[in-house]
Amino acid sequence: MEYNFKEIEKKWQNYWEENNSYKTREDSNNPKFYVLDMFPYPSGEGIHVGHLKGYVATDIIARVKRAQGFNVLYPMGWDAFGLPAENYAIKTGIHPEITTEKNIGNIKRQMKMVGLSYDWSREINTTDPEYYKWTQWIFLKLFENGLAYKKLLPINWCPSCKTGLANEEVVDGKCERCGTETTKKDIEQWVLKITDYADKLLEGLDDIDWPEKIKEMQKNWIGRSEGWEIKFLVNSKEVSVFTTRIDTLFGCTYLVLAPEHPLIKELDIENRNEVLEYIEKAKNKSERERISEVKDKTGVELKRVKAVNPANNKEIKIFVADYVLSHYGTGAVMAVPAHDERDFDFAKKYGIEIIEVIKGENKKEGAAFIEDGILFNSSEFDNLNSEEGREKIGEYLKKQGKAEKKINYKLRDWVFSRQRYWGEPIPIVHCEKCGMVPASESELPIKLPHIEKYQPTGTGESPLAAISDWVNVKCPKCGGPGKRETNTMPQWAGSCWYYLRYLDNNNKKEIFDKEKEKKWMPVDLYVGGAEHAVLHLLYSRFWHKFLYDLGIVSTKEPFYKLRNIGLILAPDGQKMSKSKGNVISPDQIVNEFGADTLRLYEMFMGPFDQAIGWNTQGVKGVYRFLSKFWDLILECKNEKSSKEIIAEVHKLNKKVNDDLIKMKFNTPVAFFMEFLNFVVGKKEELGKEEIERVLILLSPFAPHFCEELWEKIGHNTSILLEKWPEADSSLFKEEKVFLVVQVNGKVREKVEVDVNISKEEAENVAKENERVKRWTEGKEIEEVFFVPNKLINIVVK
RNA sequence: GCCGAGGUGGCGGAACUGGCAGACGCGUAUGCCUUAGGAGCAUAUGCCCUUGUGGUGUGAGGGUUCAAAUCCCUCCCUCGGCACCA
Repeated sequence: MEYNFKEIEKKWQNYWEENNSYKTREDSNNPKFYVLDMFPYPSGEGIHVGHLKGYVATDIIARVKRAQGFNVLYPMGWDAFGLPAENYAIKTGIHPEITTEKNIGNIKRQMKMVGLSYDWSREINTTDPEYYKWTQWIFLKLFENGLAYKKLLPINWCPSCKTGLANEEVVDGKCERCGTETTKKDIEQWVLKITDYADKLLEGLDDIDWPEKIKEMQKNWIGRSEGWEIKFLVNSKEVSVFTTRIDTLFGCTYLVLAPEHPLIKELDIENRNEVLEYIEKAKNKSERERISEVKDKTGVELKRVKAVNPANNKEIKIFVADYVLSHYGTGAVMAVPAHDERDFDFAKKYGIEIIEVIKGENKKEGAAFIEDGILFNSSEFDNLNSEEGREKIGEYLKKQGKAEKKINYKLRDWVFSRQRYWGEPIPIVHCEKCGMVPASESELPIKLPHIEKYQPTGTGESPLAAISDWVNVKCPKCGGPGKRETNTMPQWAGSCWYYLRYLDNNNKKEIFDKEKEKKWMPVDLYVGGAEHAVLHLLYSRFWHKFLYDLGIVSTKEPFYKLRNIGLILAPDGQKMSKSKGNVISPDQIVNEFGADTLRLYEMFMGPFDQAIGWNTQGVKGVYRFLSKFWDLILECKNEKSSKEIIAEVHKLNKKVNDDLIKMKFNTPVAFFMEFLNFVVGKKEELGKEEIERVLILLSPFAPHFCEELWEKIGHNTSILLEKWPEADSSLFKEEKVFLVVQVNGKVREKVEVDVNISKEEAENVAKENERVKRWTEGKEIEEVFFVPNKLINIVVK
């Protein structure tokens, strides 16, 4: 009988659906396991084989865990707010709700087509008012707790998407979504105080099992640095600077202010016009220009004004230069050209004095010495090392009220409002009398109104601002005239907490039931792409920690173990993209080879977390394996297997189990292939018990295939009900082993010997071996090394 | 520049704690089968040569060791991330 995957796959997909085979049980007392995929954006193109790689892996884990007796939560949903649906609506006039629904239908079909075992009764959709009601609810909590505030500030603005962006969404000075160069724009924005959680976000990283790479990226993004804030006197006014190198203070020969520094306006500068001109020029530079000019530093001296170095009361020059960032530290720095590369470049260019105050071993001429070392030219602090110097100089200035210890972060607060339509409305009413009034909980959800014109205005207002009967409302507090907030939340809002709603997705009264949260959290395994390292993965940790502080969730971290999916590249080695026309669709592969082949191939390609190019020839190899295996099973008529086969099956069992624990999926597939080759090579049949064991082991990888064979060998219940097998290692204890015989470290022979043979015995066997003798004859044996059951190395002179 | 991951046949990749490098798959070659083959089956397949009881081989060079893809040092390259953060 031929392996007719089309028929089989349809049959079992229907069976699973009819029998609710993948529904999570809430009444079970078995230990829980929560395995989660990063939920997709329902794009019009559906999912490609790259997305599936992660889903298939989690599906395998979910299936194995179920068979091992865990109560598994394995849900799926839709991260459906965002620009593509809105842009599509602008082009076609079709409402995002409609396209979203259609796209969800298509992707859901694809997911079912490959046999993913999601519990669809827990499906969520971030654009569903019943869902975003709770997104808004969390926003209100943030607002109540002072973590959401509105502020006028220069933000990143994408002229193409016509919306403001968060720092995390600007990559290389370009909009993360569309690649357009971003500009700065002063708009009143909603901002979330993620900076309040900087330390908690850092500390939490120690407790979770995440790839080192992602942890590092988050650490760097948060960018904590300890140092001192020092006050410099500038004509009777004070300027604070932040430094991590207070030990170099005696080498500070000038001060630099960022172009935006407020003090500049207050000073009596001789060359005022020149300075203002420079500031104007700096302001007009785009993000990209600033980045590209890193090497060539520019600035203007503020003439007639001087600062005083608090360490030695020397007068020093002051400059304005755009290499100092206004948004970090105090927007002003003490420049120590001898010990800072940037200051060195600048000082060289403008002929400023360079005073060395630190000496060390790796010092090079014509460059700044930036390492720690021993202080000199630093009066009473001479001969201290840098670390001591920092402490002593810091304390010395602190006593005079001129310095204070300070911690700075690179992390900025999260710009949270977008001037677009297709997002969650921010549940705030602006009232002339009462100011910003939050919606009351009973008003939620504040529904997104249906509109005809989706076009962004570009003025910094959302298209919602034009819907007057939606905008104009009564103030919830005083009943007077109020206006709704018309900005919407960013794409990331809904995904910040979706993993919590799966726990209780139909709850109409609360965000979720507390008991359910306690039962299921944290997520035990979270799988998705690394591109979200400082976006979703940081934002959701922030919200989670906030909810933890409110006592709403019981764990400090949402995702205990995280693993990244390596990209699947196109056959040409490039990233798959619609514009390049190199996208491989799962529909195509399933149609030609079947879902089980596709699943197996995606796992077999290579290490899970590595980027690998697609190769349709390789798919055929996996298909051949399934076909041969199919034939083999159906040909077997014997009740019992030989001892050898039994041993091989248990070995396979052990290897598969060992590697699955390590999240290795490519090697188990190879083991199944090796096993098949072994059996075929032996020209022996498999007994029933061994067939069953192998089918159960293979079933998470190729579920339809195994269900069908399970039935064909005489079962009338699903293979899903079978318990996951553990290997019995006593069954594959070898009596004989091949011992590698080396002479001077080179393999010269392999001899079959009894297991656990002693060194002496092995030595005798080896020495008497004809082939070995040819290499040892007439030579003096110096030493013999013996690794039990593996190797013997005879060292001769 | 800094941080992270990596470099093994023609290709994707295996290799536990240092102990037979190249599992498994693709591709290729030869043969069989076939009206036919982009199907199936069998065999071979790291490289080199004088085809042997041979040499050599895991980015390059050095080191430790009886033994190194694996450990140490120096360097090169690729990918990903960050990037004037004082």
